Amino acid sequence: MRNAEFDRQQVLRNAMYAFMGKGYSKTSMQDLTRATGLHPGSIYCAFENKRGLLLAAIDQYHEDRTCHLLALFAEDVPFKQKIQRYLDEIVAECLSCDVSQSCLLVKILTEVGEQDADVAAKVSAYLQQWQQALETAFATAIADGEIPSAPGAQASAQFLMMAIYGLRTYAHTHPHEQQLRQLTAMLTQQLLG
Amino acid sequence: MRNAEFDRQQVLRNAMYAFMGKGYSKTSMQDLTRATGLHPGSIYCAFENKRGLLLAAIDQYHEDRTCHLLALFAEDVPFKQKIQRYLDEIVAECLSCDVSQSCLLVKILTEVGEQDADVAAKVSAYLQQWQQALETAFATAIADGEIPSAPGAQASAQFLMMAIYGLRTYAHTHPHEQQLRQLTAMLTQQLLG
DNA sequence: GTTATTTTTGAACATTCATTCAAAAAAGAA
DNA sequence: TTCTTTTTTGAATGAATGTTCAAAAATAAC
Repeated sequence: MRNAEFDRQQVLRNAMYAFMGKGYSKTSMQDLTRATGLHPGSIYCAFENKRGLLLAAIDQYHEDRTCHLLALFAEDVPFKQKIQRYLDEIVAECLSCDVSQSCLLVKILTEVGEQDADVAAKVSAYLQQWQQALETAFATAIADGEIPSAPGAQASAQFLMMAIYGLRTYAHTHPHEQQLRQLTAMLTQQLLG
Repeated sequence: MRNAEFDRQQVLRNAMYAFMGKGYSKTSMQDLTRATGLHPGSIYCAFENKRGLLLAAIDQYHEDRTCHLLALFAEDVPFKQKIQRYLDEIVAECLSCDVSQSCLLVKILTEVGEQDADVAAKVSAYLQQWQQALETAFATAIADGEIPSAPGAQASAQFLMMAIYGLRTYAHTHPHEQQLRQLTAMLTQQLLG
């Protein structure tokens, strides 16, 4: 027997940054060997192929972001502040100059979603999971009287997801903090009363 | 002298459908020769290279969609109905099974925007042009008293563009008419009072 | 009708790609 | 240590890619 030398999480995080930067097709195996420090044979030994590395990177991305989201909403601050902070973080990401500008799940979904049903299903399920977490948060906020009952937890979570997708795309053409803040302000006004 | 045999608009529309379906990278020259009916040499003679064909297809797409948008907003119906119809069309596109599900400009912007500054600039300018048209329409609607003055023409146009981006992405994970209609209903309620 | 210019054709090109493979290295099991 | 199994290495492979090119065809101008 022999164990792998590399740190799997580290490798997956490097791979996901590579995929976020160039997308799946344009990220070559050469890019991936450079980003991960692994030779082609090691990648194929550990992840089967390039697509397998993508799938594993998606899993890691989802795990990392889910932890972050749950931690944020577990904090002991008013619900409105949680949403506000969440949107602030997204705006900051959109404005950052590194590759984290875009969400890996959405990037992959729009790029290869139509051609690879398995990838699309996995990514869709993960996004739906986040939407469900937001819906639960909205529901408890409504039950606690922190926000008005209209338009409801489900509708609010749906709309928030849609708006986040839109915000990230909008930032591609208008990477200006002022405009993005104006958009999130309109959004919070609608969802938080 | 000799004129080209093919119908340039027809070729560009076929090319843009090909690009919309698979994106830029995954659309091979073989796909393009099949879609356009042109041999490689003809494509290079007329458009210089694959990227040139993309740029020409983007121009054609923008021209087609701009004509459609202006015609819709030139109709003699209340402003609210124009917005409603516009969103209805987008929802219908999102639900259609052919490749027109996605907007070519947004698809290309998110795929190659970070790597090709010229393409990004062209696409961004075209999207901004559409946003400007919407803003003008909102402004006259406010001036005519058709909608309340808040939140203002510029903010409304920005938010609408963002929401359309988001709606198209959201449709990738939830291609269900009911949910999309719920989202557009929340949107029109906010923007049209 | 002849010439000049351009497009069309489709095979050929060089390059890049994801993938494979056999040998070498490493580590757990005996 | 010795054996066995797995990972690592990095060159090799074949397929697919975007692009080029020279000959052929076609049109416009004269």
